[in-house]
Amino acid sequence: MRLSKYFLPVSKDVPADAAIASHQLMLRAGMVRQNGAGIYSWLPLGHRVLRKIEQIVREEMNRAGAVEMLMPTLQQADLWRESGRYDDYGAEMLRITDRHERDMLYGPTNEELITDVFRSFVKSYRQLPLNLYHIQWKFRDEIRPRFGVMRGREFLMKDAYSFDIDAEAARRSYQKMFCAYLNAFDRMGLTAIPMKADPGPIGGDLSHEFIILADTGESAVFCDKALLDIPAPGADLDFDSDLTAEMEKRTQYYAATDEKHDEAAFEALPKEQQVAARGIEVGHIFYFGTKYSEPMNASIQTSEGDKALIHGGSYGIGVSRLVGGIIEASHDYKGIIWPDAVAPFDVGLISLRPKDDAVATACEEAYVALTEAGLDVLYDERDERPGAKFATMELIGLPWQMTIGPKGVEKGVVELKRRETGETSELPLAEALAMIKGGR
RNA sequence: CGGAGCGUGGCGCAGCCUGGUAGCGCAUCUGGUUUGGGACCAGAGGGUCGUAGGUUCGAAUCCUAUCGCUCCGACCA
Repeated sequence: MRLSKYFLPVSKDVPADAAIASHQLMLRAGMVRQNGAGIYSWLPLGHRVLRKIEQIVREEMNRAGAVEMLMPTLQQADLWRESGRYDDYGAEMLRITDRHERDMLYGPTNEELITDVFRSFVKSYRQLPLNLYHIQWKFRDEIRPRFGVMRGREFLMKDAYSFDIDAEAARRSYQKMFCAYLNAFDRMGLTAIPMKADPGPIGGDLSHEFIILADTGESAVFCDKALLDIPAPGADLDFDSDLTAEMEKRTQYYAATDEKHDEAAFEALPKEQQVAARGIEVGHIFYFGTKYSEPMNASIQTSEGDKALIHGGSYGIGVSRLVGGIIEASHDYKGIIWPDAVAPFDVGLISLRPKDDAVATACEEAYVALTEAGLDVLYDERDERPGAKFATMELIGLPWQMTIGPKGVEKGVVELKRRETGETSELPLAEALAMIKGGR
């Protein structure tokens, strides 16, 4: 992509309304435009990141055996009356009346809808286990939206729903999601710590929030330092195997948000193992048993021919929140530092002298070579001052920056800089390309 | 919803107290000089001062209402 043909409205000024780094940087880097309290337009650069994160989530869900579909944003109130939540949900649910005076709502979540789909088609235990998910916009009429996209009213969420014959089978479904989440966050360059969460009316130990540490996180969190160093299960995890051990690798250590915090248990840890920090919730999974299948009569036939209510779980990842969350976890005074996997472009290519024919030729050559190597390149060929170009590239935080100027052309080299470390080297184009490919 | 604050060119702000018909920086446009870290000179365009009433000869400024946004608290991916 040539910057002169792209839409990247960056700004030097820090917007007055943005209180935290990620929000400021997203506005300055031209990623989003606020259209109302907690409502945002995703500009091209922000949209790219959103899609990258979405794709990682999708791939990891699929790997764990979940099946993608898409449910509507608007729902009929009647389904919610069946589950009893139409009255329970409260003011956070945006209620709408259509032209025929029918009660509608903008979906804050989809348990009712998916349960309705499930009960219409699934009749036998043979069709289980089943995990259906979608990645769709949600609306929750937050009392106080804040922190940019991290607490917006409209947000993109991946929500998955598992259906099982009994509690034991549901536990296995839960474990799959637990591991899939670790892999997904790991691919985004995040260390997400599963923390015990309020299990709701069912009880038990099957509810976890996935928390990333960041100074501006909304809640105080406490955990054992060991949790920061456990590697993710990885792509070769067999999701059909028993995942209990994989889960217990983490759950054996202390980890809790402030609501669930047990000061005594935490203090029992060696001092150097205690981590007290702030965290951002980027995912939440829970098992809720027959909470929806009972009122909505979602049952299947067992192998004995009996009718049994299905046991459900739901699993959410805040896709749009992650954009802000990743920036909170990875930025410096110059701007964003994207982890490779979610960066909007892989390389920023800077021409120091667009009007110099030799430089222009070398840049075009590099642009073609990088693009043909399968890299997303943002090519700044505008006739601007170098300082401004560098500042823009550092602000938007691409993993690699390739700079080509008269001196380099003379020597037959390009300058390659890693955003994360600031490490710079001068080397021939082919070697630079190899370094980028190797570093991903 | 309780508390605090803010709405003035695209962005950041001053002016308001003490009414007299709008200004600064950045950005934008034109011309020129520049170009290895956010340039300089000269010129130009752009604002019904959130909206609606009211007071006044006269309102960005005073009064009332209303809408919007931000921050602190109770709730949440």
